[in-house]
Amino acid sequence: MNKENNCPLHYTMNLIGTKWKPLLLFHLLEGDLRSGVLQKKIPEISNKMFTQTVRDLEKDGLITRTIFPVVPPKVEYGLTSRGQSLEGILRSLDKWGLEDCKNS
Amino acid sequence: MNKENNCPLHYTMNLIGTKWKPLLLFHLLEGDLRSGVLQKKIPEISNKMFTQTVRDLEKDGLITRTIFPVVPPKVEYGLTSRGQSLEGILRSLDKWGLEDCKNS
DNA sequence: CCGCATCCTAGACGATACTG
DNA sequence: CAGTATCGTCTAGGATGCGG
Repeated sequence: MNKENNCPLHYTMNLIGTKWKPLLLFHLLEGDLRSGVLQKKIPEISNKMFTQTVRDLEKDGLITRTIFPVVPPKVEYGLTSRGQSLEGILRSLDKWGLEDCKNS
Repeated sequence: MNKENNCPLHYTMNLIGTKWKPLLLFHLLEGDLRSGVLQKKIPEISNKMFTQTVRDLEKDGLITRTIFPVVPPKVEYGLTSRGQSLEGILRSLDKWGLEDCKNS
């Protein structure tokens, strides 16, 4: 478990509970994506936050980052099995948001 | 839907994606709780954040706040139906954290 | 018992400009 | 095309103490 907290729920939130992480992961559920393509799926994200978030996710072992040594540069992102295991949560979050809108 | 964003997932995260909100909601799944009791379920939370978070949740219609006009003061919190509808998500987050710990 | 007010810090987030 | 660097803002969050 983690250091400061012994609650599984909190532990999960510490991993994916930021503004952009769930969104990035969600889009990768459909399959691996080039950096530019992934970023364009979320037009509102700044370049900085994209890179930073993606690096965090890689560090935590939720996504992979593959660099192709070609010109122009090519980088692809994909889910690890650990990242893939979040699918249920991500789809629940998406679905709930959808449902909730209809009722408000 | 919300203003700045047209993504359901993001919409949900905006509602419950803070440090303490999911935790508070999770504990209320078991039933209504007095303020002090609820707060003691999360020893690490500061008094300020407890009040602030609970007010946010009330404002968003996820929990109810009932004041009993007695001395000493008594306040109870409980889930609204909208809050209750988050149960699936909350339990998923908890369950995932539990599973993930075992594998790491 | 419950909550409010205040002061404070860390870091999340954004805009812009620049490199291989 | 992909990522870095820098600078700036804003808010989440914490510590402490007061008041009904």
